[in-house]
Amino acid sequence: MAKWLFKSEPDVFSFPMLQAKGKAGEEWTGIRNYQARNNMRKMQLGEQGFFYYSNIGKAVVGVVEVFKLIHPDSTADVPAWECVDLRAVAELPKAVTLDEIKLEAVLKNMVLVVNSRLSVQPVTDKEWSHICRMAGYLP
DNA sequence: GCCAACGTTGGC
DNA sequence: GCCAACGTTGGC
Repeated sequence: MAKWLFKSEPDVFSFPMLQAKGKAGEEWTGIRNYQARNNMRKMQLGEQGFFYYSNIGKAVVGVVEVFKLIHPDSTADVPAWECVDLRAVAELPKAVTLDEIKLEAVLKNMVLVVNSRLSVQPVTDKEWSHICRMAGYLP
């Protein structure tokens, strides 16, 4: 199964806000970038991703899971925009900051580092397990 | 708050 | 189809 990373500004939508939604989860609305949308189109049920705080925080803070496949974004004014639904799986025992990620040779090619503007991005298995280890997260 | 990087728009 | 102008994102 593929792994992903979702960015959010914590003052707009934080990880605790997603946790508060519980099993009902939340639509990942507002994505207005084709690359990001195309990544969401590839997602399968049950696939997991990191929840990343951009701008404020700049750290991976949680793990989420896709539980509804791509569908029209209810907040979009044109049909081109679609989204998946996510629910919280777990908060990371320790947040992993962008600074820490940049110090790791294994992670130097992460999309997060190389293309900082893409808001929904793939994460390799290697990157995933490395960050989980840094976070003290052992599923 | 600034600005680099990237994406989109629209005139030609 | 090119590219200049503009808008947005996000790290610093």
